[in-house]
Amino acid sequence: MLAAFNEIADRGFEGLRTREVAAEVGLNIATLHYYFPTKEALIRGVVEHAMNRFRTTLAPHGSPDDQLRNHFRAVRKLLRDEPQLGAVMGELALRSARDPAMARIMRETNDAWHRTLRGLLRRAAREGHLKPELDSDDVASLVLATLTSMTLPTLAASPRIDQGLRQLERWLGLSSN
Amino acid sequence: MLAAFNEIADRGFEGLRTREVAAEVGLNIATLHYYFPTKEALIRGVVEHAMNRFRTTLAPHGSPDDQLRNHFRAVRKLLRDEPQLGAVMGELALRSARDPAMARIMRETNDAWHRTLRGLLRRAAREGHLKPELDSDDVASLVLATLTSMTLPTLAASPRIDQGLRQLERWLGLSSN
Amino acid sequence: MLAAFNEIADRGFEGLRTREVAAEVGLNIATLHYYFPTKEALIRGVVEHAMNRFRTTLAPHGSPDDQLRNHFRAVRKLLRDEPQLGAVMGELALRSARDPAMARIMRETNDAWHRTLRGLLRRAAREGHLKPELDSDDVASLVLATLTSMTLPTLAASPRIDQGLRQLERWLGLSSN
Amino acid sequence: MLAAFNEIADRGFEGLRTREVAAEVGLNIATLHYYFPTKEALIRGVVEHAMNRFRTTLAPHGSPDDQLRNHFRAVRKLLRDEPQLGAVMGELALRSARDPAMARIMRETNDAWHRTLRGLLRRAAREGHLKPELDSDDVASLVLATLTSMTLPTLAASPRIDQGLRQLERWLGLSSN
DNA sequence: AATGAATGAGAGTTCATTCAT
DNA sequence: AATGAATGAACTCTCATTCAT
Repeated sequence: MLAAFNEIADRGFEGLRTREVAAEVGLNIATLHYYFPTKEALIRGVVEHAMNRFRTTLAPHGSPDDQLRNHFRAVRKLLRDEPQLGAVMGELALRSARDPAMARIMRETNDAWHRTLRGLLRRAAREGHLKPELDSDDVASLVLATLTSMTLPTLAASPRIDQGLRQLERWLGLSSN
Repeated sequence: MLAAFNEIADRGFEGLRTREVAAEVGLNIATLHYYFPTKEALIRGVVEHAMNRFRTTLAPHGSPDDQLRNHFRAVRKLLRDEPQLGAVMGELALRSARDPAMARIMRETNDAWHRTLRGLLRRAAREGHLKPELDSDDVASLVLATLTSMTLPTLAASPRIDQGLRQLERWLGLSSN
Repeated sequence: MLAAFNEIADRGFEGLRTREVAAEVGLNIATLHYYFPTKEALIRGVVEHAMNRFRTTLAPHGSPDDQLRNHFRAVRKLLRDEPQLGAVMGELALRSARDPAMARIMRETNDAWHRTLRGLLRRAAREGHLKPELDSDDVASLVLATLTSMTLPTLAASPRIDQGLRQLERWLGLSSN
Repeated sequence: MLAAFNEIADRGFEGLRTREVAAEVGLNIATLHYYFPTKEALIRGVVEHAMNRFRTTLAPHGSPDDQLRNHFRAVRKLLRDEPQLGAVMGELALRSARDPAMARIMRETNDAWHRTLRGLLRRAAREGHLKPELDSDDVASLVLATLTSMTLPTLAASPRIDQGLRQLERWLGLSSN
């Protein structure tokens, strides 16, 4: 399943070949089918893994004050250290346009993420670490959009992504640190 | 070529079948090959079309003052009216991770877009329509990221994209209209 | 037709493409079909040409005495100057195994050739230029086989073909000159 | 592989169809591809088989005296009993004109054959079974050419080939038997 | 739990031929 | 006499899946 994950990251859904996956882990294709009856089942496994990886790593933790800042950093770090995860998330996002099940998963993940961000923004505002006039709902959306865009290889590779994030932090009043 | 474009939008590169494309326009596959010798050639045609469509529609024009606002609106409108273009751009973005030629095209397009945005921001600031303390380079990057994220169906479909854009306009001081 | 001839010589029947032939003479394929309704018709044209070329060039002429020697030289020269003719003859010979029409043509050509050789041998023997104890029929067959083998690229390219011919001339008592 | 061999013999390289080969042995084309990944691989298999068949059958063995005579007979017998082998060898010979790998194989085979013939001729001469004044190198070449020409269906089918061989034996002084 | 072998369905591509002009 | 466009049929090759062991 990890092999399939890497394969999707490297070649996209377009280039995912069960034989390749099996070979990568030294298994016979028939044996792979023993564990994942169909290609779709294998993909489901990959999706689960990717989502898990994404959620657990990005769940904000640590001291309540600079959770927001930390969260930003965590996203950057994750996509930098594991660019494959970004690639796979991008593939899944595109897939969700034509796969209702996938769409549901993505929507739920995004909703949860949005709620988390909004909560953080609200608490930060309440504790005076953030400009109070901001509508936390709208800002959360903007932040979400910005972070999501990092998924795309076109932007992820360019240094501009850092500029964008910096500006975002500046506007939020987080850049002091 | 338009048929191929739609096919990619609907099924992704993964699901692009020359036979399907040919059938859609009532042509024999051999005839399709008469015009596009290989599948790759057909894809190149689609890329050219998509890029053209993207660039021409988004090239800001009109009165100098609210070009920026108009540009935002144009992007929103384009992706709303032609969701396929968004889907295809997403596919191309993902492809650029494994196709150097594609990467070059995307990079150039993004660079041009970034320059355009930065120029607009600068002029707007000079004419007093924008907060002057902003670094136009960074802001342009943030705007680019936000607009790019709209490409992804996950976000494009949700109403949150509007919230994000609105917040962006507010920060820029453009929300008066 | 000459283009087709060269094409067969270069790529064999296996690699003969009407489009290629048409392109070589700057014609549209449809135009080629105007003159040669089918590929088979084109091939028939090539066969006719090749056979003609073979027969006319090899028809012994000159002084009656050393016609035989001259004939040997002519074959060598022909295959050296126009290796394509050898290649095409080889292709035709192979084709004759599965194409009765082709087989007939080859048989007739060979028969005529054999008669010619036998006639030459007889006259040479009568005039004392050849060992008289030889059976002209058998010798003609051997000569024919040797000369035919030169058609094959495997042998045609090697210098051994000359050794073989030389030995043949020696046995015939022709090597004095 | 044997099926492919026969197919080439019957229809030439020109008419070799993987589907046909698969059907002939009751296999799915995919299964054929399981064993021979490409058509070229299948052809290589056929070449190997043909060459092996040729070499092993023609390797002279038995008592040292009439090996030469036996060798002649073996060639005749082989081509008479297995005309397919002749056809395939002819195809290979033609192919060698445009396929360097094939050319190498043919050259090596011919060289080995020539060496064998020359060795036999020398020993035969030494033992007094052959006219001593003959240049074994040249004679070997002539013999090789004659035997090779038998490959071609045009000659193989005609009774003249026997005349040629007989004459050759006579000249060599082998016709006693 | 594992595998070599087999397969149906389909992919992109090629090619001689034909059609309309 | 010539051509661009079109096509049916066929080709090699691929791939997820299944079968027998």
